[in-house]
Amino acid sequence: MGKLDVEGVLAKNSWFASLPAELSESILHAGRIRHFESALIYAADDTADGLFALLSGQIRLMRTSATGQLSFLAIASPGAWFGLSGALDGRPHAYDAIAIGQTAVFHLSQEKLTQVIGGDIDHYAAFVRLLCHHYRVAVEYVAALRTHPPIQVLAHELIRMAGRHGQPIEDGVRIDLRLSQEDWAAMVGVGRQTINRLLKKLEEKGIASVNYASITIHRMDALESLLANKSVHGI
Amino acid sequence: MGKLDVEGVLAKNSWFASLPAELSESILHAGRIRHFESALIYAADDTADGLFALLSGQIRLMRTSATGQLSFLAIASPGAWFGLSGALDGRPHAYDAIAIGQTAVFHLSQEKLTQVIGGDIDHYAAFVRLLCHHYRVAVEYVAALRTHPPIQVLAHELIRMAGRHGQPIEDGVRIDLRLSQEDWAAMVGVGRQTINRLLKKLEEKGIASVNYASITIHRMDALESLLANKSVHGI
DNA sequence: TAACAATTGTCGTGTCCGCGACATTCGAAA
DNA sequence: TTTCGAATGTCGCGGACACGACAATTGTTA
Repeated sequence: MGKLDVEGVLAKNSWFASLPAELSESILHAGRIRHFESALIYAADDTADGLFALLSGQIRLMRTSATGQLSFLAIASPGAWFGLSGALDGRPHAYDAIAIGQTAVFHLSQEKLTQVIGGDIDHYAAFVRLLCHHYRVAVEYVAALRTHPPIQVLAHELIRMAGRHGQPIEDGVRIDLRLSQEDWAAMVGVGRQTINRLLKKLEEKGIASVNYASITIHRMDALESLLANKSVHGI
Repeated sequence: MGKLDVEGVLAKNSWFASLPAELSESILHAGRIRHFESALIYAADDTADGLFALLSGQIRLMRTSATGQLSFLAIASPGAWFGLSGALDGRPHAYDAIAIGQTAVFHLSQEKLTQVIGGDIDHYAAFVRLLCHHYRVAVEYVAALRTHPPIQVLAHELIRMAGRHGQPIEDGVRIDLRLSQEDWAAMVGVGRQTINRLLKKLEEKGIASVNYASITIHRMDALESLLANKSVHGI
């Protein structure tokens, strides 16, 4: 395993990249790298100890409902921060964080976070800006899930995924996470077979092609026009 | 219209009630009361100017999608704060806030908010705690919407509503906002006729009774057991 | 009180989704 | 390479929902 370019990975996150150098450097020095392999990083009920950023690998952010149903909130991609709300108010996390396969995360413990902020309200505000961003994303999701049919939610997820960890190749953008169709189903909130059918539809239209846990999007514009489509249901 | 007991209304909010007296009083002095009548208080795209709390009346927090579809995020009840994320990071709001009928709101402008915080990181942290709470609620919604069938989402909303502005009466808790079934439909994310049918089901089971824009819940426990029901679909 | 507008109740049709079942294909490990 | 478990492709059935339509009811306003 090659050495991790921590700073390089974190800089892919626009929030981190926008921090004043002084702050981002003190964060870099205060945090430490931890490795997980297919393990629970924290549970939704745990009291938070600091916040995390994903360096490499994959992390599922999900909730387990009382009835045992799982619901994905997001798949974290390298550079993404998580565990923020708990770190800022000292209450339990809002979701579980589960490492898939071998992952490396950057961990800023509660103690170090306090040190980094150092009583400086501007430093603190920087973290609050990130929380505000997460909040807006969550609100956006609520609205989208309530009003959009599954195909549009799927299109939305594909666009997000392509933007975050898609590799541009000759005939489109490739999303090669190790996500099974069951995973996609949990993300969109439908059954597995439905995802299968929706992906087939996208293939038939030449918008995307699916190849075992990797999806290549050929026509991003078509996906976006799917979102803007006035027809509430259908296709 | 009787004089508003601003402090009394705000104290109904557990966050506000938990503030140190010094802070809550300075908030009370810094904010001013504004009245709206069936008007837009702010749009999702507006840059925020401070934050708000509802004193009396009703406010819909909603998003308008690109295709013109409306999606409720919540119905604010007296004592509830909104517009927080914009106030904390100076970016556009996450949603529209629309007054329904005659409403009175408590407005803490950006300038006054800054004064109230006064560079004190503990004061600032108090507002962040509220944002964290809102974030958790939003995350909860995302998870619920993805995995729960409409009847459970409806039950969830009814429970929330009953807790926030239900009036206990002899045979249950009465929710008497001026919400049409179309409104409930937007909240749950289904069509109007479906809400009608679901409410009928609840009536048949003696769990609730519906009477033109007012809903009385007779058996709150039955609603809650609906949420815990393992059967993913059905009744 | 009368007239009107808005809300609610109830059809019916078509479509989509959940879910069980099973064959097929892929990928990892021996 | 062989073998086996996991993931995927595909049916079919039943149920739930969207949507249009229209009657019945309630609130509101003149």
